Amino acid sequence: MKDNMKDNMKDSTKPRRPPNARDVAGLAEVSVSTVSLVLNGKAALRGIPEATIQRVMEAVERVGYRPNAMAAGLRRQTSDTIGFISDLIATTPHAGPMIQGAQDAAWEAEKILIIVNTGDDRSVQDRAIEMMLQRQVEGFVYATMYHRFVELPAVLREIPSVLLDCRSEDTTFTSVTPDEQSGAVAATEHLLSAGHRRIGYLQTNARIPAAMERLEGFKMALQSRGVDFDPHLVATGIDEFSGGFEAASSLLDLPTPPSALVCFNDRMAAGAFRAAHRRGMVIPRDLSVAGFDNEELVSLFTDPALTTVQLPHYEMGYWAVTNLLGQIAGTGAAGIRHRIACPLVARDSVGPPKDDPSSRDEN
Amino acid sequence: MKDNMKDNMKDSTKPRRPPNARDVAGLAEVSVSTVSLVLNGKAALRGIPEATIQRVMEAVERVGYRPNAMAAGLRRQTSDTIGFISDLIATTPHAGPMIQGAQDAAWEAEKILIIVNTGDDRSVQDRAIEMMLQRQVEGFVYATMYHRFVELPAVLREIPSVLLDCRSEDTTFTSVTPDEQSGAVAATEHLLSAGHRRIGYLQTNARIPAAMERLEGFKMALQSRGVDFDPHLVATGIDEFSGGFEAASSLLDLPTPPSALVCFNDRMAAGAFRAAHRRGMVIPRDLSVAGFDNEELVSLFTDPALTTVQLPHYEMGYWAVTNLLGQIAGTGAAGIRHRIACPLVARDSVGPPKDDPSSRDEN
DNA sequence: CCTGTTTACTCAAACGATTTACTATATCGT
DNA sequence: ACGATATAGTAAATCGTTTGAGTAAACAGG
Repeated sequence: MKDNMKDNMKDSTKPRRPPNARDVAGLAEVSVSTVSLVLNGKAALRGIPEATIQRVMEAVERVGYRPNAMAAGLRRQTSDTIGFISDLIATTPHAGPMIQGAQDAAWEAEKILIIVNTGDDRSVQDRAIEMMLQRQVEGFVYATMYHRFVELPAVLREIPSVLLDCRSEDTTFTSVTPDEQSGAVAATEHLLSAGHRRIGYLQTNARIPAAMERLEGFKMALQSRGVDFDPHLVATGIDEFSGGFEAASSLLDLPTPPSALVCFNDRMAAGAFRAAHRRGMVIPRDLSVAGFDNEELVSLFTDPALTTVQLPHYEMGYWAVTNLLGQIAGTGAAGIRHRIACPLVARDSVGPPKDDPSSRDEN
Repeated sequence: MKDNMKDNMKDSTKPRRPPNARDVAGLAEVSVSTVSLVLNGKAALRGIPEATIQRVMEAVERVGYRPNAMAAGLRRQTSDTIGFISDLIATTPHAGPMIQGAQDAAWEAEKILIIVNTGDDRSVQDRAIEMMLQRQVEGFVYATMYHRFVELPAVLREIPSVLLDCRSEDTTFTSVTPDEQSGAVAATEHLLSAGHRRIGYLQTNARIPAAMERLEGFKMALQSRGVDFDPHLVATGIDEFSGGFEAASSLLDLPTPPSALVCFNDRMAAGAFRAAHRRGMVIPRDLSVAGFDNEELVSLFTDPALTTVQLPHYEMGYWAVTNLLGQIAGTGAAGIRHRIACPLVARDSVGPPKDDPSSRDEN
């Protein structure tokens, strides 16, 4: 009676603490140790009979028990958490899949991601890293929205880290980036195979690895087919629609204009479309165009749809976390530089050159 | 000597445990209690002199101490973490700013976000929520990439939750959505002010709140200016470029076509551009067009640039977390339905009607 | 009956903080 | 000189798990 009253008092007064392992143990009439053992699948190893396991499971169900991950983590000295630092990915349209890839890889390993977008602000970044370390993240993914070189905060050296879509001078970091060069090779070869020999290149004026490597791929592809690279066919502008428009205009106004263009990115390619249209040219009849990035909207709005090269964002995100988990588990190596292929997405902006001298030779 | 040896052994054998409060206390020659007091700014209240505070801080610096958030959280029974469940936001281009807004609000309150993209998979969602609850999240933001009705898992009722860009039949949940209706009113009034009286509407065939509310706003704006709503001027299609193209085509082929179009979204508006161009019409001379969503790339590629209505993604994300934090702190109310205004972004796709009868009256 | 092994658990010490209650010394008013 | 008050701390309990070491009971073998 007295007990009963006390219980009732307790029930109504308590701020309703969520059930813990002790509650489960009480109900199942075992010790908390046993509960823990059962819940962690170590019951078999310790010779705990099926009947007891059942009792525990029922009790778990009955009280609605949910293990407290902080307590477990504290004891186990793990957090099952990885930190994802990015400059601006969440706000950048086509980089979102990186997060998805990272998340999927983490998910499969029962880890979760804590993501902070620093907006490229150093102090935010440093505080974010500090917060994550306090939360005992097991590793970092350091991601940028486009392939570039970064200066890394020194703390990243303390725990496993991988660079996603960026690189550092410090080669002890693992990094994963698009294989820009082979992507550009693919695009260029696609044009070469269509019969083009006089191919222009629309280059960005940004001094980033992507710029160098794509141009390099362009040159390599030409060379492998025995076509001379002509520097006059490279026009430079900002890597947006307007830059593409201007750069393409300058090439199309040449005495002998190119019959095809490889563009640093889709936006520039879209600018090239406009430049061609303004001159009464029809794509791909009068000009073939290949882009880079495979931005959904660009290919939706270019008419005909733009042939382009896809950046492997999802795959990079996935690879980054997979490698990171390897490092954390001690089974994977750090310091490797991984490149992921950029597949060509062939659509309708590429055709044979209008006056195709090679078609007589090669067809 | 023996001690020394043992210490050395320890030093070289130990897997290098990160420094904890005890280490700091030892160096500063105080108790761990004091260290905690100092680090939590409670030193003043407890009359701990400046000199001791200094000693502790120096020791913290010296050993590179970083408080373990899991241990603190366990003791304090808080995680300073909020869960962010979304269907597909990370992969949807224009919804990214929601995450940024949510993050910024969380950041200001020293909370961190754990984000999971469920890809609209129920089982992933349920597991994600379970994981988050185990990690003691203090509340949930449940977000969708476009404004729609959702069926919520029952567990969300257990702890504070807010719906971001979606709504539930259960009105005990706080929700924040775009004020679609007033956005459509703004766009329509913009056209009316330019002199248009015969305005078409390109509607999506998706049965979502955004569809109803935008159309409703369109009607309201007409009515408030005394213009009769003509159902024949509403054409329906899928909410993509192609749907816009087709729907606009059908309206433009009417015996007396509209002089302006309000479109469910920017993609349909872009389709309308193409339909107009195909008919030799020039925008905005022959047709004015207003969109909805303000997708960056669309406005970049439409020529002239598209006048549209912006969705307040960032603001919604920010508001959602702010309200959630209020609920968590017990100071904020739940169950409120908040709408955020959608500002008009006037660009160049709207002009006066070609043959403007009202310009004689009103100008 | 005694010893050794297996079975089926339990005990209690961690993990690393926070916080309440307590103590020891110094200072002050009377 | 005495009790009261302020000063400057500390000890120990606690949060909810995990886990290595331990143990009681049952059983087998001799």
